[in-house]
Amino acid sequence: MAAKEQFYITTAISYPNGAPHIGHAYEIIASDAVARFKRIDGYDVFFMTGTDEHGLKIQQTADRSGTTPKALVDEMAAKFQAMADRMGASYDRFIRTTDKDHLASTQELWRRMEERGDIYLSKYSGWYSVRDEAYYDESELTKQPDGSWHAPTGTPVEWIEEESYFFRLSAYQDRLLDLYRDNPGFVSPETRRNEIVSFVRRGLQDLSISRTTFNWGLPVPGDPKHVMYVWVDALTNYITGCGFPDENSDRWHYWPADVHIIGKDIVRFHTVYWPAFLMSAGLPLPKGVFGHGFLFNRGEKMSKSVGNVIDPFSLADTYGVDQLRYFFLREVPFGQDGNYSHEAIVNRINADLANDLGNLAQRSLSMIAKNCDSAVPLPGEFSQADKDMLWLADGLPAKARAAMADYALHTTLAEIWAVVAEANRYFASQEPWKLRKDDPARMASVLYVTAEVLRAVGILAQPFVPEAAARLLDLLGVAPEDRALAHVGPTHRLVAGRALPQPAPIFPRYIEAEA
RNA sequence: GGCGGAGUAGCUCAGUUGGUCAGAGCAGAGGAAUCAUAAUCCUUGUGUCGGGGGUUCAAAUCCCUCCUCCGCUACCA
Repeated sequence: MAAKEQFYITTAISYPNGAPHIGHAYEIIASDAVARFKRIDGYDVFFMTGTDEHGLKIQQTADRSGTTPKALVDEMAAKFQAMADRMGASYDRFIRTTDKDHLASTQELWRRMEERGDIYLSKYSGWYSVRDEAYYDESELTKQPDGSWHAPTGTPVEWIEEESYFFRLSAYQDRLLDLYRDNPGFVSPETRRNEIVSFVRRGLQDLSISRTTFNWGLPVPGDPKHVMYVWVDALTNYITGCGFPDENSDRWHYWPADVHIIGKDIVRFHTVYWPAFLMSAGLPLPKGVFGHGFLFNRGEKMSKSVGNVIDPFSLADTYGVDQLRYFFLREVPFGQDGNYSHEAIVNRINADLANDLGNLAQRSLSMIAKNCDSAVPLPGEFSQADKDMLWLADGLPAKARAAMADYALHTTLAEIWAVVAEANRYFASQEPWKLRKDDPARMASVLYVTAEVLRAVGILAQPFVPEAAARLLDLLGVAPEDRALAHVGPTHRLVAGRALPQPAPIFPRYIEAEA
């Protein structure tokens, strides 16, 4: 048997300078859905998420809190991991840039870029605020009455020059443009690709990649008074996870990644810096980078001052994890910005999950339980309506694969639920409750076909609503090893006569609490 | 300013290479049914397809122009 095709997917690693918010939850939920989809499509999947723990801001936050950076990130990373777990994320590794193996990996990447001649020592200059320990762009500054300049934070700035290592990013302009031209799928969605191409066409400056003004970071090989700055450290996590630089690692074969799922705000770093670093180090490039959009609370960006910050844990508690996952993935076209509101979430939960799918399962399975001896009914000759219905369900894997190839998660769900809607129409038009008296054999066929549709829907829904889909497949008596996309269709039909468990609701309606 | 994207029913949006393309879902209205989680099914839209001009036998779909909104325009991530 041939080795399984492999699929490596990552989220961005989160900067744990504050509690995980809905954006983090959204990214990991979407990535998890892709990872789970690939698994049930037979791929050997490696799915990684984690935290990016170095840098000035962490150090500052730790200082302010009277703790150490390490203690701070230990606490915060645990929260991010707990959030990933709460969202049902099936990650294979939760990586932290403070993990031991990440130091070796990052330093080796640095050495290789250095060997290539792409790293040189020079001076980084700019307007610096000693109090903020940060540089500001001239456009951000405001002139004071006394003629001095202040940062946006109100602190005074001075022009200083700092020794820094630079990466010769300017040398990679043409190779990057070739990359975008030859691999149109490297950056998606399309609109992000346009932006990046136009950005790189304008020309690239070399990149400052080390700092001496703080020390919470990974030391530069051979010059430990420098720490590696930001992106060299952070981006390298993707190869650290594959065992780099140990090419004999049992995970090295996963590299290059199939896709990095990231927010649209960091597309540039992943599609300009990262491929340039990898080219410099002589390593294969990831096959794709997908920049998703942001979620807004009733059209407003979430912010502490507006007071609309919503904690993902409490959302999961309120609505249920599957419900939350379904809402995010169905309501928002993946790649675009989207809105959420209590009303919209409740509407989706009740209309799509409870009414359309949950109730269809309940009404058909309870008829089977009452009238078919709690066993898979024995179908007779399929009518044209039966065949049409089954044909639609059997076609779902192909449609889903096509949509998922472009990470069109919302389209995939729309396809699945279109079959659910058709199944409700089929069920209503066949009127099995009447057949129960007039033609029990025909009723058995209708219930069988409906159960078969539910089996297909249950299998397809697993990546999106894993717990509820599992419950549905349990109710249909589908064995855990029979839940792959390949099992949808005529070759693995439900076996008539097999005993089924007592039906139970899979998606309760959301009832508003009394005010 | 430059580059790019978008403006289609109350809401969210589909509409490949121009010719049943004027649509879907939700919301609203009316009706049917009663197996089911008061769920389901059926019927129901006089929309200037942002404005104007042009090309064509034919344009939401191509060209020009104008209006509005949005994204990007480098070292906080």
